[in-house]
Amino acid sequence: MRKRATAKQVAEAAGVSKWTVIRAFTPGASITEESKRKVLETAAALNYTPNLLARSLATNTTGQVAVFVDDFANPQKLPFLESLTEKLQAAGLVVMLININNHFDHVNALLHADQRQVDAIILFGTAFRDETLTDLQLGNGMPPMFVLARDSQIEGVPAVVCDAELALREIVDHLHAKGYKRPGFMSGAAALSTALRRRQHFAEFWAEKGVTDIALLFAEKYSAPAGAASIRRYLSETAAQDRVDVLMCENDILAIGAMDEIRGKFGLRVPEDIAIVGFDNYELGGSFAYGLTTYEQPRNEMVDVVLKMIKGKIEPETITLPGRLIVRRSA
Amino acid sequence: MRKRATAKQVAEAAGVSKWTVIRAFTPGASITEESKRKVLETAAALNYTPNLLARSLATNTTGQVAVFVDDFANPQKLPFLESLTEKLQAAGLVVMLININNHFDHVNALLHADQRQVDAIILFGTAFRDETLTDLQLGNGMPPMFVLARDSQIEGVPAVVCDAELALREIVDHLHAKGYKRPGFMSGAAALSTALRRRQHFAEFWAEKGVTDIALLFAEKYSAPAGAASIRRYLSETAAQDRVDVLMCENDILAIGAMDEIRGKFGLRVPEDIAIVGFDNYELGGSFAYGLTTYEQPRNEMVDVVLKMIKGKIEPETITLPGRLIVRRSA
DNA sequence: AACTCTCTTGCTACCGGGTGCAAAATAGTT
DNA sequence: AACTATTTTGCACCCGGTAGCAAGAGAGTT
Repeated sequence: MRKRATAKQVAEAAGVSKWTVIRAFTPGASITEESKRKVLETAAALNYTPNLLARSLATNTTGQVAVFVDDFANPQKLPFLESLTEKLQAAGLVVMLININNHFDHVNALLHADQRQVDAIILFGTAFRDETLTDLQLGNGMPPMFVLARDSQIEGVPAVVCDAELALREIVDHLHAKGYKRPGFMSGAAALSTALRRRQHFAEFWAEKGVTDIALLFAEKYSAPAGAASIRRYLSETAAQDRVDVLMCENDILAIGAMDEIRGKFGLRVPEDIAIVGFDNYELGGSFAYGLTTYEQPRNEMVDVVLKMIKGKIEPETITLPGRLIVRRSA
Repeated sequence: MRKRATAKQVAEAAGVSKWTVIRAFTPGASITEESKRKVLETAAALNYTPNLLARSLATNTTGQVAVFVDDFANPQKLPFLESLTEKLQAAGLVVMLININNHFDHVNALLHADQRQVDAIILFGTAFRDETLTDLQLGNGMPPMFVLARDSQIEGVPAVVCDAELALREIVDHLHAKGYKRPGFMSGAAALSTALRRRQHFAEFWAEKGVTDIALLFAEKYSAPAGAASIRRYLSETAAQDRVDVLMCENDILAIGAMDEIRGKFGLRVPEDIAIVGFDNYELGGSFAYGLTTYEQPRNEMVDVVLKMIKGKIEPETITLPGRLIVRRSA
């Protein structure tokens, strides 16, 4: 194994005690300019730098935040991860990225993060089952947890989410104003509360406009092929005059898959034959090829809020933040 | 701060010494079935689980691997991160994701990772400057480093990359066989060695076919708008009869940006007017809207190799692995 | 010069485990 | 029963820091 210089070695070389060395590296500690300079010089010569592991053990805070992700297929994760790493790092925290896809047992992942003494756990997944958490006797020594970008029904586990009610209201208002009359909704994994909520609000606001008949489509997972398969099923089973004139997809990936299928395989036009709306404002949806109307989650603001909760600057409680409707050609 | 049970507490409760408790949690340690059972029972009752931080401090290995990423705009990163987290976790390692975009000083990030005693550092970025590393007196206590998915010229820092020579040979062979005669190449950030290499091989293999005149386009960064801007400049400056008939873009993002611009703004056809080739096989490039011919890096194999090097199962040395040409409609 | 008061410095104890050795307990042998 | 070999267990010390207190060193006052 590698060997680094320790405070003790620097102390001997500089002719002081190891505590003086440590004080030289502790901002605001009581130490003379003279000895501080001396210590820092010998430290630089010996290539010494404090061992954060030892510090963590002594202070009982690691500065590490575990971020759980289970769905790497959604490109939306990447800008979120960028924002998370950037903001957490700026606050002196570091991200431990934990993959909890099916190969990995969720409970074990949680216990593992706990064993590593992380300061907080961010559940940034869409398919994390609530029961997994309730099984774990939360509060009993587990680090504080936060759910990012999805709902949480769990007592003591606050969520930071985009305001689904506002989002769907804006979307439905827009579609209604555009004159669409036969809406449909494509879900990705209906069991999830976040997914359900979007669909419910969609139905609710259309009902306010007097439209109660909403076609429901289901994709097996959040992927373009799944979206394509779902719309393929729908189009082949539904006569042209009975089809929706606008389809809202639960996220952009589904929307893109659906759009490809509609135009490529069925030769229909978007938005003339079927208009499409997505969710998430995934970067490529804005390209010329798609021009997807979508809704953008307030990523940076959401991460800011989670960070403040972790840092204890605001009370941990579920918070919804307003996003932004992005109108393009597809609807 | 939270309180967890410690080995000492479990020892008292079970009526043994703390070392016996530790042995119960150490596979292969010398301990009777009887006392092991007794310890594990009381441990379960007290909700005890070993503190990995303390263990790391004592054993001088953390099981943490820092992964440096600087460009979150490239969706290609996500499947790589998935593969990395999955395979490293399966090997008992955990990923510390470190964002080294411009807000963050690279040297500091390295020192920080070092201070956290990570077992290895994976540079999974495209714009990491070699000088940053050479400045750091490598080997002098720094954790072993590996460069993933780009070249490394640094002594002692091996790279695991997709075989660029083979890739470009396959691509050029394919394009030549298809009858293209006036090739062009769009670079993203020409200063990088990986980027240069792709361009050089592209030129080299065309030269073997007797084509020495390669149009060179430059995009300011690896993004769709940058690719679009680059091709826009080229098309508006170049008369129709002088234009390339096939354009190879350094990665799929540039290719998609270029394709959008060619079709959307200039009304030209792909591949009839200009054929397009990308690199990386970014998922959406395969959609109906793009049908991008591209080249796929052997992600899983690359990660496997890095993992083996980290684990010391194979000698750390630069390794190139063959990828796979993916032919679609765009070329 | 004696005496405070304040700033530095060193020390003990501790964070929660791991290592290697010696003592204790058990098993095996004659 | 005495003795040896082997397994278990306990112990001192270590990993590299931090916390808080007490002793030491200066500076200021009378």
